[in-house]
Amino acid sequence: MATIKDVAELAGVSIATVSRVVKGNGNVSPKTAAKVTSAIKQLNYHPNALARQLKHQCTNNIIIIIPDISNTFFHEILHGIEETAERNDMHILIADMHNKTSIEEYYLRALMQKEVDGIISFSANVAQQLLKQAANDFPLVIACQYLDNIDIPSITIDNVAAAKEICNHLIASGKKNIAHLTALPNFLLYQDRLDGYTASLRENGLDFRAGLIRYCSPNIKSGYEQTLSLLDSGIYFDSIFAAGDTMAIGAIRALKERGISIPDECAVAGFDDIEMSSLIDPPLTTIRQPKYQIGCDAMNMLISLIRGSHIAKRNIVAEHQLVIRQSSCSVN
Amino acid sequence: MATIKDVAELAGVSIATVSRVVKGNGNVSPKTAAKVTSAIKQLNYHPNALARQLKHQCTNNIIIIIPDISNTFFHEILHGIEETAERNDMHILIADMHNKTSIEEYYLRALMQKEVDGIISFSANVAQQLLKQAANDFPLVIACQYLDNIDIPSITIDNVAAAKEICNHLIASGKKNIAHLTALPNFLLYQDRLDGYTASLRENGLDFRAGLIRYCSPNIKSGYEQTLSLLDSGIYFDSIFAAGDTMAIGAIRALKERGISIPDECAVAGFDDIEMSSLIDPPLTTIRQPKYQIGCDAMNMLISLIRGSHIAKRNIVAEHQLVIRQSSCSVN
DNA sequence: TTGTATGCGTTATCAA
DNA sequence: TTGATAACGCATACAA
Repeated sequence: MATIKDVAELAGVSIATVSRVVKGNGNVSPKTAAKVTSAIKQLNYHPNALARQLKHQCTNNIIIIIPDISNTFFHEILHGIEETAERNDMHILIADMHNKTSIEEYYLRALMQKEVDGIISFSANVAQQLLKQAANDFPLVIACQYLDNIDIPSITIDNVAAAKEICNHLIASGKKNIAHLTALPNFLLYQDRLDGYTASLRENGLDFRAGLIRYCSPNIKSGYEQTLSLLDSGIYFDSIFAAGDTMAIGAIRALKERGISIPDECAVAGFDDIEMSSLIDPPLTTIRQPKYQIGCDAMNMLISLIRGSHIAKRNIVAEHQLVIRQSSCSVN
Repeated sequence: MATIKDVAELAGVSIATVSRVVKGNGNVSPKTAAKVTSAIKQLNYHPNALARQLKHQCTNNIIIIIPDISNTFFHEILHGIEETAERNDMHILIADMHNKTSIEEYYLRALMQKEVDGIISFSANVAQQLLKQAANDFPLVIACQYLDNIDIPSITIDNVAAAKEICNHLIASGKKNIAHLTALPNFLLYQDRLDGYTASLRENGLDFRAGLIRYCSPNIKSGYEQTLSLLDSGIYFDSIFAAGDTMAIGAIRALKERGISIPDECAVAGFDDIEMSSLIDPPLTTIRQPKYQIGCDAMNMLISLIRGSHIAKRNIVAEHQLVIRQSSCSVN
């Protein structure tokens, strides 16, 4: 690999001059510029990005940590992030955890080692100590996820309120036995949705029954399996609130397979409003998150942190919306 | 930000010693090691990755360029890549082009500037000159995509043969008027699938009719729209071969909406076997690519390139498989 | 307009 | 076991 020194030698100039030509804006006479350019071509020279970044103390790269890239929930958010990044000359790289926390930890460390300028994480499943430490000294935004009692810049919807709202809707439709599919309780967001569920039951004078709660992995397959297991358990339920659309879609599949009519015998509600939810049969009632906007806001927040500008709100709460479709209402 | 120098100063040792304790394996007396460790804690020191990488001339990071991350076709491939990378202590970062070639170009440049150790690209939609130049001097693998007359390490299935096979299947099922949904012809892979389609017609003594070819973007929406437009055109067809499952799923939606029975009035076949294809109604006949294996092979190839080891085959052709489901056969 | 020289934060070689 | 010092490849302040 040719370096700036080789180019300088071949062109018969100093490395400073080469540097100026490469940058473009420098004051260089056309004649020497030509010599240098020719040498660059001849040697097939490419400036070393690491050296340049070390000098500049910034990379213009930012990393997005995604729990699972195959969850379509993140795709629209990514678009918001990408477009905002592009407007600010930052480059987005996605780190797919496929649900391994070791990966989150690795990139948090990369951030602290200045390998990238900032991180937006959609996970928060790593030692809180590490997260706090990273957020304290480096540009880090937690999105659609958060932690209690730690002041880290974040953006999320109000999961408790949203879950309560969708359960209230099921109850208003005449359902009194709502099963709940949720995921790993170490994510606070699932805890919140569970809290919204219990709050709704309580406010409507219904009893909480532990037998109606099932823990899944947040994907179609697991939602399907847990619903079957619920059906086999013999516990009666007339509706399912899944804490994620993927789980809800799995539930619908299981119900259809068993010949249970939706929503009459069993209504289904999800959470997130992923693309597939409006396409399946029956279309899924769910909570819509303003995904694109969340992406934009998260990225703008991160850019402010990187630039050291003042941040108006360190913890943004985005607006959600109840989307009612046929999986919960036959007349719609 | 504290540097190694600050730590050395505070601990009262040289930077060499600090470097040794940070690395861990060095020969350092327990006493000084303790002093250094304490200084590191006190200053909250993190070694600078860029400096280290500049020194080592490698980053252990590799970038995967994906045309569109919301295309589920790539997710299983990514798993293969990720797991192979992990076994080799490499770290995967995904660059989502969302179909903008400028992004592909940017990261190809990053590769040439040694910002990353290697790239696997699922696109090849940038100036061929640039691609050739990058592949010539740097570790680069093109996957599920390729270019004519350029010797770049690659892995792909035989798209012509696969397309021919699936069209033969439609014809064998009694269909004689196959419409074809394809995408941007600047991707050679769509050209290949079109070639397979025409070859199949020819070999079965059927005429090629330009009116039956429709160009889409490779997604559900566009497949849906082009199918509607085809239906409105009045041209008769009894089956659709889409060059991608997403387009095929859009086609199914359009047909169902118009009350056309699948497969009797119109059969549908896709390409890729994405997850959704087995879940929709009716399940989609398609070509399965060995996605996970492609990911593993691509990554192994890249690692060989990075390590400078010999590569047995520079152009791997992976095995495909025809998957027949109800969208093309009512009795199945 | 051009060149010299220093520093960015490491690692590693060589002496001590 | 430790320290001084030379790279790694580039950018830039300053001098010429």
